[in-house]
Amino acid sequence: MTERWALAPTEHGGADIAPLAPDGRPKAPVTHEPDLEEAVRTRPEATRWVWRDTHTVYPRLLAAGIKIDRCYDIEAAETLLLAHEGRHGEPRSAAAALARLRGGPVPPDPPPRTADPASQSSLFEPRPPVDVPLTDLLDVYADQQRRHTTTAHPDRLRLLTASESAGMLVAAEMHAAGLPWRADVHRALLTELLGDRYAGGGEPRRLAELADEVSAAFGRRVRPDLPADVVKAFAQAGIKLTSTRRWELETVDHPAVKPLVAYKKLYRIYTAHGWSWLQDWVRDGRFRPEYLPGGTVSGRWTTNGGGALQIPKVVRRAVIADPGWRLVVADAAQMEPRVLAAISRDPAFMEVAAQDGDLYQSVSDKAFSGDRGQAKIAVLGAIYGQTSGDGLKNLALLRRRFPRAVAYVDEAARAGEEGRLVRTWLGRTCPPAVNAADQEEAGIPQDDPEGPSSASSSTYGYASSNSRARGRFTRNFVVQGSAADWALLMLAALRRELDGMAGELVFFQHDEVIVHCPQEEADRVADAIRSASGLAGRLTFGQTPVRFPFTVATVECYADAK
DNA sequence: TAAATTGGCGCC
DNA sequence: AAAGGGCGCCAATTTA
Repeated sequence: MTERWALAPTEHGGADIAPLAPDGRPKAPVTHEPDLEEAVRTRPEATRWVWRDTHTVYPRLLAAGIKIDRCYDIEAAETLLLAHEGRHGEPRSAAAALARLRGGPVPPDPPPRTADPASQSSLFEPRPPVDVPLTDLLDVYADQQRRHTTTAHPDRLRLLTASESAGMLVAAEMHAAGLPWRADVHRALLTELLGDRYAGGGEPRRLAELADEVSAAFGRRVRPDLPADVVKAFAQAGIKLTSTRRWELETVDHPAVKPLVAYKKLYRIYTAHGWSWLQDWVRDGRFRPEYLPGGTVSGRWTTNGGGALQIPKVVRRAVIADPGWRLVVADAAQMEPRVLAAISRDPAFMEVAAQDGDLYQSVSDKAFSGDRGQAKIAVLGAIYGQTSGDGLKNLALLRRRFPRAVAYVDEAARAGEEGRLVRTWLGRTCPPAVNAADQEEAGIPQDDPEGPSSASSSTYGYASSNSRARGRFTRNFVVQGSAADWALLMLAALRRELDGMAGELVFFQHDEVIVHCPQEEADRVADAIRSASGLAGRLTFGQTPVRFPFTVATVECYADAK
C-alpha cells in the first residue's frame, strides 16, 4: 500500500503536510507540523513524499537519520517536462511553473549554487524562503501529471520523472555517506609522484626537475605550463606545432618531449588532485562531492566541485575501504553499444548484445572478420559521429550487417541537422537548435558565401558546419542519453535492493557504481547489482534480449578494481 | 579588477 | 590510430 504525502518546509523548522488522494489532490486539509523531521519520522506509512525539490529537504532528513522510500521532485520533473515541450531554457522553479499556470509574471531562476567545500561539514543547506505554499505546489503537481499524459509515451516519461526523483535521493544519500578516502595514503602518493611539496623553489621537487630538463633540452628557459612558450620554443628548434596537446607532442622527435609530457601529467595531478584538493575536499576520511542528477542535457550526472567524475586512475589508490569493509566496484560493460541495440531494435545487433561476453569481439566476428580493434572503432564512430579516418571507412561494413542500428543514429543526426528535437528512449529531450540570429547575437560567426576564407568554410560554410556539429551532438545524444536513462533506473533499483543491508552506495559515474559494505555482505551486494541491472533493462527498454552485464570486483582499494 | 575565454587534460 | 560525443577544473590570458 503506497501512500503519497505532500510536504513543504516552513519557517522555524516546521512543515506543511497533507495526505494525497489517488488524483494527487489533498484528501485531508493541509496541517502544520512544528518539526519537519518529526513529521516525516512519525509517518512511516507515507511511502512517497511529493515536494518542491529534494535538495532543500532530504539532507535535513538524512542528518536526522531518516531515509525515505520514494519522492516526487517537482522542480526536477518541471525541468524534464519543459525540455520535452521544447521550452528548454525557460525558468524551471516551482514558482515559475506556478506563474505560468496562473498567467502571472514568470520569475527567473536563482543562479546555480557554486561549489563550497566547507558545506561538507554543515549538516544541511540554509533553509530557503518558502516561496510556494503547499496548496499552490499541488496545483503545479496536478498540472504536471496532466502534461505527462499529453505526450507520445506517457508511461515512459512518468518512469523518467519518477527515476529522476529517485536519483535525487541517491545523490543526497551518496553525499551523506561519502567516498572513503585515506588522506594519509593520498599524501604519501603525492610525495612519491611529485617529491617534497615545497622543495623545488616553492613548487614540488619533481615538477621543478622536469621543468629544468625541458629547458635544458631547448637550451633556454621554457615554462612547460605555458603553451605559447612551448610552441615558440619548438618553432625555434624547427618544429611546427599547432598545439601542445600530448598526442601531437608525441609525434615529434625532440629531447624535450619526454620531460614535457611527464611534466604535464604530474602538473595535472598537482593542480587538480594535489595537496590543496585534499585540504579542501577530504574530511574525516570521506570525500563528499555534491552530485547533480541530470546535470548534463543528455541526463548524465555532473558533480559540483571536487572533480569527482574525473578522479585520475593513480589517485584511486587513496580510495580504501574501512577496516573489515570492502568496495564492490561494478562497471557496466560496453553500455552504449548495448543501449543502441535496445533502442534501435536491430535484430543482428540485439543478438550480439544478448551475450554477456565481449561485444566488440562479437561484432568483429560478424562484420570485421575477427578484427576487434576495427569493430570497436566503427561502433564508437557510429555513436560519436566520426567524420574521417578508419571509423568512417568501417561504418560502411557496420551498416551492411547492422542496418537498423546505424539508421537509428543516422536519423538522429539528420534530425539534429534539420533543427528538430531528438529524445532519449524515456523522453529526455535535447535543447533546440540555436538559430542563426541568436548565434549572431552570441558572436558565433555565420556563413559568408561571398568570401570563403578557410578550407572548412569554402567546402561547407560556417552555418553548415554548425548544423553538422549539431548532427553529431544529436546522434550521440540518443545513445548517451538513453544509456543515462538505463543507468538512472539501475541506480534506483540498486538503491531499493540495498535497503536493509549495511552497505551503501558511495559513488556513481555514468556506467560505474561503488558500494561500500562489510566484507561478508559483498556477495549479496554483487547479486543486488546484477539484479538491478536486469530490472533496469526490462523497465527501461521493455522486452528485448539485450543484456547489460556488469564486471564486478570486490576490493579493498579502488585502484585494484581494474 | 573582475568576469569571460582559452588551452589543456582528467574521466566516461 | 585519429582527433567524433558529453562533462569539470585549473592556470593563464583576454575582455569588459
